[in-house]
Amino acid sequence: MTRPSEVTRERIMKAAERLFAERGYDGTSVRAIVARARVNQAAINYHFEGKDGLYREVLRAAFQGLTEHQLAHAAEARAMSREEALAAFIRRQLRPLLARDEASRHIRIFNWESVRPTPVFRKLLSEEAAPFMGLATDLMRRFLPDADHRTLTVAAIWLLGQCSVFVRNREQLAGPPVQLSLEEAAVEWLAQTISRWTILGLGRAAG
Amino acid sequence: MTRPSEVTRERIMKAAERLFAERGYDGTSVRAIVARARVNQAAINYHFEGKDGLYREVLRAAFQGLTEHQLAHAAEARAMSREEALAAFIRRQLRPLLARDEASRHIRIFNWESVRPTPVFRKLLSEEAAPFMGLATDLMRRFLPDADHRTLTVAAIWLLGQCSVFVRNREQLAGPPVQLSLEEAAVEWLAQTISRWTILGLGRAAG
DNA sequence: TCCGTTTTCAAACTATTGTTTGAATTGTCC
DNA sequence: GGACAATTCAAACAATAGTTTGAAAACGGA
Repeated sequence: MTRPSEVTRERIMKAAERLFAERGYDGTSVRAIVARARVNQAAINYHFEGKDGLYREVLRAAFQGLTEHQLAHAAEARAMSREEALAAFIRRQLRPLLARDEASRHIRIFNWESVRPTPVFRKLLSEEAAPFMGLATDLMRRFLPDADHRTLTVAAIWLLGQCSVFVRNREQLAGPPVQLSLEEAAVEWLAQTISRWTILGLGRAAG
Repeated sequence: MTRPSEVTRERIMKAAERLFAERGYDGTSVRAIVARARVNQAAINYHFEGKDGLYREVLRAAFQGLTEHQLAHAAEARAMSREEALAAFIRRQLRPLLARDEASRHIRIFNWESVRPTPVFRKLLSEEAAPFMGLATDLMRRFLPDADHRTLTVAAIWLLGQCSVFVRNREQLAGPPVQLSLEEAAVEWLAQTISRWTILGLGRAAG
């Protein structure tokens, strides 16, 4: 593995991640990618054996980055009260509302996949979703200590849904008729509101 | 307007609705539509002035059907207790988990749009979303009588998010590792669980 | 039945897609 | 520096996309 080839490979990955996040797999052409990465057409086939291969790599990187991003906070979450930990989790999930950083793009890529999962994604999910879901269910267990496995799983999905609806529909919610503000203070208020409702909701639920 | 032309027009609409719901706008070719509708290639351009025009019609019909589907229950909802009304609303939102009927397809079409809204959809949404969102906010007002407009709007979106995450990810949730059952009893249990958590969550929230 | 309109049809057209090609260039190691 | 592999490049390829075309068929009112 030589150095210069790694450069173009990285440029392709970077450009592809942004475009896949913005327009999805079908909406992104290899010509758009190579134009953005400023590399040659054939580079994608040379380095990734085609668009599919490139997408698989982007997906893997996104999944890895996202789980690491959450696992990094798993330790400190255990030191918090369950309410603080939940609020922190929700705040992290709402992050794409504010930032257009890497983690936000990763979440957006998975949003695309949630509508019509590609085979690549399905495989990846069944293999690597466990640790991420485990974080959410662990969190739920602190509120529902007596709940069975099914209830905990549903609670974890329920929690994710409360956040993802805002992330997913960001563009629409920002415009009329909702006009949801996406400034830092407003998002913080949103995170706290969702946290409060969620905590209350789980408060006395027997499961 | 003669009769036979209406027939092919309706066949195209029906086939297009199913395919758009299943594969989205980009994933559906006009050739696939005409094959399913068993009409000629040029029929779409003749009757709808192109794929865009057809999609706009499908979208309008879907939106209209969906709001009517909810508005039809608005009257009886007012006769229920707020808890019953909420449970009924949630049960209705979870309907696509069980049925593959028309309403389910309409919801799926909007799921596609929520990732990358087409201009057609944006326009339609800003014009006709008000009554549907009004239903949800009215429901929330019964739990949060003192809340301001912003809080009510957020609460309505929050409510929708709790349901849509299950509908949207139906396929994935049905498989491993979650293995969520999609039988009638299981979905009913799911609806009741979500209802309970939501009611508790809003229970003492000051807004 | 006849005429004018509406509707259907097979075929071709243009644009864009992902991929392949083979030569030219660059880099690496002896 | 020279030989070999790795990489880049412009161009072309095959497949598919949405749309257009012009003739044929079906229809409806006289």
